[in-house]
Amino acid sequence: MSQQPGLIVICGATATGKSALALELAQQFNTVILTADSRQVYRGFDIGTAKPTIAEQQQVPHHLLDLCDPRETFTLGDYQAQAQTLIARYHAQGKTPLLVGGTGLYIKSITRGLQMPRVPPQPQLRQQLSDLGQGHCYALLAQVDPISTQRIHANDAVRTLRALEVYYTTGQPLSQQQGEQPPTYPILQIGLTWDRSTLHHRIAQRTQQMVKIGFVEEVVALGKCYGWELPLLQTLGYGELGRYIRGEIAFSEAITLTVQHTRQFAKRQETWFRSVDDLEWISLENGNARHCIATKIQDFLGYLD
RNA sequence: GCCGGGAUAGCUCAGUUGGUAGAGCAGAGGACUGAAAAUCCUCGUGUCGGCGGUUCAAGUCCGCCUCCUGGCA
Repeated sequence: MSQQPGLIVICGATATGKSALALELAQQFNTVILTADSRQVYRGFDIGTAKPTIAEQQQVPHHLLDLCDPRETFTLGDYQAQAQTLIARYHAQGKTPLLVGGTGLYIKSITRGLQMPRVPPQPQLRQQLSDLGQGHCYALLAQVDPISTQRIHANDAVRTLRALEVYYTTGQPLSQQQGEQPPTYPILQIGLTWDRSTLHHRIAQRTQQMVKIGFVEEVVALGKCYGWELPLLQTLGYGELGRYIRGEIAFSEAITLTVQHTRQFAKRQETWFRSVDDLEWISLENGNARHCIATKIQDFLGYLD
């Protein structure tokens, strides 16, 4: 199709309609979809993560779905490695893949070529550090990696623990092992958006739809299979429905909470994507948005020739 | 009908011996490098139900009224 392949990113908040649009675009431009979703990588988490169906996956090749057992932890580093491998493979075929999803960090790890120390999470070390208390941990970090301390808020336990974990396993400060090595291929990044009120409506609708096609049954099965202590079962929607299934809250409350938490999540995603440079926003409130996007891609691919 | 308990931020409620109000949640904005659908930060003037009274000063005490809510009948 083009001499120099690139990457087309389709991102935006949850429930904007990224997947459906990407499916059409992939068919129109004869390419493939690489998803960028931190929950769709887990097997068995299908309906609640709005994972593309088998039928949809048969229409267009999808990658980076169902990579991991729910009892294991799939990390940013895992994602980056696999995604980069796939991109290279398709580039070798002359294809420009679609990178589609709502996990901003995962997308950034590709588009900016984030470099990070190769230190996998170590639960026992984290537990030990965590037992010291956040105040103590932050003070420790200030001693060994003051630059990270400037970037991490004193109350942010997750990042404090990570920075300490990296320091104690490598002997080097995390801040000295981070960097960016952006890819040399061209990237077109498109952000999809709706007015806030429309998005809220779509979230409510989609939540109802998920229940209709078996979300509750999916959560029941996962709870039975893995036990309710599984951290992943705290995921948006899964956690709320789990509480309903165990009789802790009413069904209507589980739905209300799920919708509310999904809205909050969507807001965080929008905040993230708003700060991305070179991202072209397309409002789907606009009737010919689809045509507009197709034209942008056309131009981008033409530019690649 | 009688005896209690309430009425304070969009919601749930705190308000110490009277000195013109504050938390959580919701909402808005922001941050974000191997847990990211996670984690964290910032932002709170509201006839303190109404009308009178006591007082230098009342959400806080007194009286009446309105509306909820328990119990007894």
